[in-house]
Amino acid sequence: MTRLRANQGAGLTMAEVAAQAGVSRQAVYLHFADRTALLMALVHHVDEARGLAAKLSAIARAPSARAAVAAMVALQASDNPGLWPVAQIFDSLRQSDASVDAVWQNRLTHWRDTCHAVAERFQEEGALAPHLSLDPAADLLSTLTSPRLWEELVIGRGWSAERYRSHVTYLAVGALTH
Amino acid sequence: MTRLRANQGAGLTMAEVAAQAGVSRQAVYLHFADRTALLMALVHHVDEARGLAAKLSAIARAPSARAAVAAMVALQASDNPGLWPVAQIFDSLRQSDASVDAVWQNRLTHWRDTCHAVAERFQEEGALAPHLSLDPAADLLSTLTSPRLWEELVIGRGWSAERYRSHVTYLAVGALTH
DNA sequence: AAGTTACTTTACACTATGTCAAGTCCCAGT
DNA sequence: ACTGGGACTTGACATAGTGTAAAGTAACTT
Repeated sequence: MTRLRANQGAGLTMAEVAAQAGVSRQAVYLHFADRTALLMALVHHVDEARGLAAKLSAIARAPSARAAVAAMVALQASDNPGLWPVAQIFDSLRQSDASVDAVWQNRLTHWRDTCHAVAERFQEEGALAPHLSLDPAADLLSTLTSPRLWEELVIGRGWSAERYRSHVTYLAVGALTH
Repeated sequence: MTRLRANQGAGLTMAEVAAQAGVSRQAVYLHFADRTALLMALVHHVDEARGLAAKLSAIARAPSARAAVAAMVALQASDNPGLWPVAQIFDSLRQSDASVDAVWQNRLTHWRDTCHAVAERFQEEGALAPHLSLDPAADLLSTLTSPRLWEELVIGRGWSAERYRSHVTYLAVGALTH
């Protein structure tokens, strides 16, 4: 199978995908049951290509809770520029396609679990803000480190990766510790 | 013209809109040039119906910067449940329709201006965090009070309006002052 | 009575998704 | 060398949604 390239993210049609892959429109349906299956395969592929699993385990092995947050934000800052076009398509398809939504939710859940583990480390270090319990802390952390917040600041407001990294790290650490 | 009702937000088709309005599909095109125009009118209508302008001026008249932030977060908490279905449609159409995007950007800009004014009040009160200048502060505030962040916590994580209100107010004030 | 307005029904063109069927090309196994 | 299967092709078709066009109707206005 020929390698796929993500287009600008807007109107990704099956015909376009086929053309980009240098193949007939029908050939695409020989590999993927439908558009949804294609998108799911794309996300899976992108994750593998970026070694997401390794990066997540690096977060788990960070020397401190603060360092873990810094690593999480840094991961967003480095990966989102390439991931964002795909995420765009997903986020819009999610509403009309239950299986896309399922994949999306699965990814979110995974990220939230990582956040929960980090919140636990704050608690173990006695640094968790007194007004926060674990679940709300994990929710806040996952929201502050979400691709959407990255998008709003970097794409929407033109922040540099470095400005995003430093401000959001500071913000997230502050949110969990004060 | 018969009153429109927003549907579940997913596949809002012109035929559905017409049916809900008790009118033929073609009649819709007598009032709105196309789907985009209909959506833009819908947003405008919803804004008016909710008295958005009045609420924004109330934020401007808040007794302190902190109170203004509290009012902004409270506005999100109270209005978003009704606004969200419309926002959903907009957010997904934005990618494929430049004029929807224009309306969307316009709204964002307006909100950002409000945030900028609040950031200035923090500065006047001498409460703005030393590492923040006005623009980044306004960007952070607008991001933390965005419908998306509300959605992630309230819709995505099941937070109550009250939990959202108190945590996010605390978070936003903290982000701007420490 | 005549015209305007707000619709109606019917029909069409266009685009995208997904299905179906028949045929081509090439490569591997026997 | 023959045969079968895999990967692809072209072409046709059904379906759903958007948007345009045309002709007709019913009610309200002047």
